[in-house]
Amino acid sequence: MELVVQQLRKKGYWLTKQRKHILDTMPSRLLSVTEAVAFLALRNVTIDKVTVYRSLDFFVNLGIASKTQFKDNVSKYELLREREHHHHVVCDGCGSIEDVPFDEDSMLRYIQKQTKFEIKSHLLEFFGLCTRCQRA
Amino acid sequence: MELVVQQLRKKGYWLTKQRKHILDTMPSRLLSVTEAVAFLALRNVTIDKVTVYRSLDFFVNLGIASKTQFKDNVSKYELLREREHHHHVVCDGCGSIEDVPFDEDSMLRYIQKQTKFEIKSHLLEFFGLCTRCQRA
DNA sequence: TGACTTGTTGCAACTGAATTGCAATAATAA
DNA sequence: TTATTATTGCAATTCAGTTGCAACAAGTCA
Repeated sequence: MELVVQQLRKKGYWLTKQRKHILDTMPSRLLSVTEAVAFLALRNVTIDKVTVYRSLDFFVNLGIASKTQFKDNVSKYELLREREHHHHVVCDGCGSIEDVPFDEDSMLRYIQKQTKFEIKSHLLEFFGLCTRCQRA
Repeated sequence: MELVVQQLRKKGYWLTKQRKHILDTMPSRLLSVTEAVAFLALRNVTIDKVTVYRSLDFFVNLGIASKTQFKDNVSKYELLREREHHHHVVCDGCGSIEDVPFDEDSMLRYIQKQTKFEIKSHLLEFFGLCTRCQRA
């Protein structure tokens, strides 16, 4: 938290009550903005959805949150905290989501060499059936 | 085309004028539905956007088109024709999109083993700067 | 402490992608 | 040609995400 505050101040930004609440209250898992607003509301933290959008995008820019697209065209955000970059498997059956650590360095090097693009980011998500839904 | 018709008939579906127009007219590159409607309109093919949505989703189910999400939460469709499964690099600067052939078998095997999920599909797109935008 | 600057919030209104209901239409089989 | 039914197109709707702007509040400096 201290580090985050330092990062903010250095760039002339503020650690507002709302941003602090989001950092303190949001869980370390993927949440759409709508879900995040509801999650916070259940814990008596009322923050306008616009502010949640702006705060999370702000955190993404600081590098302390990630934003990912899924098949339903809804962005999901995730506070990274001490966790490292990772991807997800989404169950088409029940919607459950699990983390997948995946070493993508060699893949990125390959793509960079193939395309001559300077790769800045990527989208990598998997969809299928979890063990339970495979049996069902 | 013949094969497509056979596939359709076998399942009780029809090759309508609209579906035929889309197959005949749409280019082999990623297009949002809005773009597709405009593209067709320029070629004097007027098809309602709802029908374009339904037709393209229909083609995806038949396996002759693909549907991909990008950072703007807009789905883009692509007729596969004789081309094989592939991914894309999107330039954050100018928006240009290039294909990237990438052998993902080993990656999928790894993910499948790690997660015990039965992987059905995946989302893999790259973002960065194309050679021209790197200089700009 | 109090005034000042300016980044931030919240509300309302808006945009635009995607979906739904339904009556009219058209592709196919008999 | 007729009957069947998949499909189309329109209007209305839903919902994620954005924008404009006045009010507010975090931080700064005297």
